Amino acid sequence: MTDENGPSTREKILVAASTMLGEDSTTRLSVRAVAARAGVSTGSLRHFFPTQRDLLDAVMAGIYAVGVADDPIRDLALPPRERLLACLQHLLAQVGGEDGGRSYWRSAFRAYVETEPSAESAEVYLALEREGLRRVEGWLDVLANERGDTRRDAAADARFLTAVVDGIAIERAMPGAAARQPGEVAILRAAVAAVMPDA
Amino acid sequence: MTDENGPSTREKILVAASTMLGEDSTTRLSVRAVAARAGVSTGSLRHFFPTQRDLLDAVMAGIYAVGVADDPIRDLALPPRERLLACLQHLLAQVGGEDGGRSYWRSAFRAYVETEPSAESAEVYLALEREGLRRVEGWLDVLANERGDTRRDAAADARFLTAVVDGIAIERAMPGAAARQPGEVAILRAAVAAVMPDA
DNA sequence: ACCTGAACACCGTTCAAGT
DNA sequence: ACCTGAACACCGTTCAAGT
Repeated sequence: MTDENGPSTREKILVAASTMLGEDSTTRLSVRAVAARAGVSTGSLRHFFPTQRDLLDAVMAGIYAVGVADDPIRDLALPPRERLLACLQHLLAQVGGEDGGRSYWRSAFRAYVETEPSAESAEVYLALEREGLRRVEGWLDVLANERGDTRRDAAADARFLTAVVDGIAIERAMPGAAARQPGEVAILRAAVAAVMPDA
Repeated sequence: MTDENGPSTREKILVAASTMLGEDSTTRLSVRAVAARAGVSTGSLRHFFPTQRDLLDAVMAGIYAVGVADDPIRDLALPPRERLLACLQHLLAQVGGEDGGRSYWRSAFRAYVETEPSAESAEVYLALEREGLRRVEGWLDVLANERGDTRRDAAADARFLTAVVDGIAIERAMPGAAARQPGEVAILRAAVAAVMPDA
């Protein structure tokens, strides 16, 4: 419909905010700074995002939407346990990346913990959680099908593995992460072994 | 020396800040609010705590110092696994208490993740981490000594269990915690079983 | 050394006013 | 409906001035 028009004001604001976060994940994204970067007035920003939380929620949703790469579950010529380990490391890399996941947790914390999250904001998190559990269950199913094995509770195992990954991820954001890093693999191996007791 | 004097200005400020946090863990502890509550000027507050982070660090250190209750590792007539489980739940209750640990993580996040922590602030965290690992190792040693058992790597097991507890704790602070709560015990049992494979 | 309070440059939100 | 910019009540920090 409105095809030859440039980006809408709403889009300009979101692009500006995301760009600023990309340039410096430490920025506080103030109304005036974002509005100036987007080339709109503060009032206009407030028209589309009535509160600062609404703006951050929208930015968060955009960030989470990208970057779910494909699984290393099938294409590896590794023993089953090693493949699950690789997948978990892959998952961990997304949530606790280069800067030790500090930028990830900064965003997540602001959106969900600092103040009571809005209903839709909570919905975003829960959707992401379901998606993550579904992926882990998928890995467990693949491995269970390869060996026609005794049926384990894949949902429970997925919750367990997710808790371990979350634990390592939040520890990465805390002081002394570098010193803990060498021990991470051992933790993941223990978790994998707990879920795959045989071979 | 200064025995009959009332609390020092520094102490008045810390008491005021802690009290305010106790009354409402959601408060932002602004300079003016704390200073007014303590009955001192903002300038005076700044004299003892040159930056807001310095104030929060001092308050945090005070909060963490309290409330490490005694272990349920010995006094229970329960099987070993159940006792370790009880201890982990005990640990979890400290870090993810009534409000799902939101107030705990709020404080921890502000102190360690939101901005680069100061050297002494990081030291506080690392000391607390060592203390926690030492406790978990202590539990494992107690249980290992009861049965004269094959020597496991207690340090590695403690790191593993701590990661699981941290994972559950941070998930408690996220949306949908109530729905996840019934599954927590299963996760802890899986972790306990991984560390105590026999009986 | 300890303490005061004004001043500065910010912040999020509200709102009358324009188109 | 969309947009503006001033105004309000905050915020953390700085600093000349007092004792």
